Amino acid sequence: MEKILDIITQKMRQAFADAGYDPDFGRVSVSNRPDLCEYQCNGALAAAKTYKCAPIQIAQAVVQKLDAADYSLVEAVMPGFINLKLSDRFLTDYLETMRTAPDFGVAKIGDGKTIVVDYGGANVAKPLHIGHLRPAIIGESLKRLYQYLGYNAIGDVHLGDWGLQMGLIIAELSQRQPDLPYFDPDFQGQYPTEAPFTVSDLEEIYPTASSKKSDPEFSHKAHQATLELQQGRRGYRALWQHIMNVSVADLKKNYDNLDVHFEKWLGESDADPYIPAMVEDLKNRGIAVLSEGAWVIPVAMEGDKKEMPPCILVKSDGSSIYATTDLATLVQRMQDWHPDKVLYVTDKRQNLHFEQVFRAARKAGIVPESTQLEHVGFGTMNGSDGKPFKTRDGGVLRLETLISDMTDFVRAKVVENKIVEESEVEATTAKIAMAALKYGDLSNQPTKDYNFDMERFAAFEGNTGPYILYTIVRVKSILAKHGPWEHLTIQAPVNAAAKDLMLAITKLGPALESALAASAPNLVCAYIYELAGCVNKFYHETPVLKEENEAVKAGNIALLGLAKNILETCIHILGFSAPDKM
RNA sequence: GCGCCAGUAGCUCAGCUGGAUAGAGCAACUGCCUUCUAAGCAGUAGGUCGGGGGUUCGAGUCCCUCCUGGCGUACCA
Repeated sequence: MEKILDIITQKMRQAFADAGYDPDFGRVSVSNRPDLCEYQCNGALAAAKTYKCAPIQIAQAVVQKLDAADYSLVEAVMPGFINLKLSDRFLTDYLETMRTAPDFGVAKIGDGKTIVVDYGGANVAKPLHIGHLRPAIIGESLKRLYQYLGYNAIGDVHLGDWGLQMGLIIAELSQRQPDLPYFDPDFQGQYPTEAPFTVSDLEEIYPTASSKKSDPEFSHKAHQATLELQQGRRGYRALWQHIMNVSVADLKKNYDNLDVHFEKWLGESDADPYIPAMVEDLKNRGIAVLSEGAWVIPVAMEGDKKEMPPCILVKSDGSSIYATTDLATLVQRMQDWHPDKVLYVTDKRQNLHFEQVFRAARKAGIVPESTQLEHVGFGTMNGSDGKPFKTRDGGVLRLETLISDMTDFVRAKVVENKIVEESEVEATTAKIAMAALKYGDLSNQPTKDYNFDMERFAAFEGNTGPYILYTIVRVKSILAKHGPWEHLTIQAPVNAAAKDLMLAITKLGPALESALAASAPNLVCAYIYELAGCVNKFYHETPVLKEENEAVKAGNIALLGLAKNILETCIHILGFSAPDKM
């Protein structure tokens, strides 16, 4: 359905035109002075310059042309603002339409479009750590947002399963257990079906290997192993498969715990088959050129303000690099899914990399102009000291640890509160902890660095996930006491708090659309925080169940029901859910 | 060096294409639970919007410049 702002703007434009002014001045915005009005138009101020007369005269002339039936207030005030308040009738009708329409009448702007969301950033053989929190939850919520707005959204975890990290592990294993058949180039038999390591082994092996990168001999060995793996050395492939099996099962479990789910579990290795033909083609067409021993795609363009290094396609040692797999992955995605957009959710430090890859993809014709490429570069999550997050002993904090710390913290409060049965403590705790963690992250602008502060996130006051959940729970409680309510219709607002709540509800569509346009889930958070505030105020000021006038009571119940449904829809987009009690 | 991002209340942050009195939360202080969950609501106090110029009727927002911090700057991802 049409957004309120669009409806009033259309009428305002007409009024400007009827008064003899350019309709483009008739842009209406949500008021920044809620004490004075609900919507405002500042067009008369801008028009004054063009028409060389006092803005108030223009405003007054325009106000004359507006249909007073739509508003409870229409006025021109000095120096030339046009202030509007919606009539109860208009608002009530609008809300009733929202209530009865599928998905609250939010426009499905993505109908018929496909988007690939590349997020997660998990690496095989490495446990998820605190640095994987943001890509997982930002990516998941963006994907859900796109889905809600009608897109066919494909989330792809794009595992790091093909780079130097694999070579490092193979090199480390070959030193630890050189007698394994995987390292015997002459071995012809069947490799064991059991992996020679467990997840926990891998979690120790990789960091050890990684720390030895500065040792030239080891480093060379790792690079060599990477190359041979990519070239198909049989033993290394078999070993690689073991690493994959052990690791992916563990990753899935961990992402499930976060309520993060990928449609596709493809990885860099899946792009590998596309590499030879792609590279050959780019060389033949002269897109890729030889430079300093490597095949590169020059991507510098006229007018670049900064130095733009070429996109490296084949390293001088003959192996591929992340740009290669990213390009090959685009080949695969275009071929298999024909997306209208590909969205990458990674650390913002990879900005330049994606700029290079995007340019190379365009230049090579891998991705047509009709397919958008976007990189959402998010900021770093730092410790409360503002420095990159470390454990007390200087190590990397595992995601599991973070989640269990948060869970313990929340459980204590749930137990103390004694509202839920003992049997429900764990389930309720899990929901609240997830809300605290995800809302705490998502309410920040993705691009900014922020400080992770357990105390603040898990605090149950203020702008937090638990506050949102609590709001929903209070409403659920009323609705449960009332009985069936889904059939009840919206009535005119009974007080100022009710009207504010109604106005907040109408802003759902605009909020979701701007969140999508800016790739900013924090806008969804900001919206529900405002909405929850309105619900709580209304709740506080309006005795709903005690209301004696049945029609009024039904209207209030319907209003609360609608608000609750919208809140639940929004937190689902953010990736968490509300308990029945807390 | 060059480039990108940031600097707003004691702390953590909003502030949408320039518009009326710069907003929240936390922390501090004050009210409101015999009334649908007080994890709530209402209120008080707290700001030379990093500094300095400029454009404009009007600048936290646009332009210039300087300061501070973070990050990036071809064979790691």
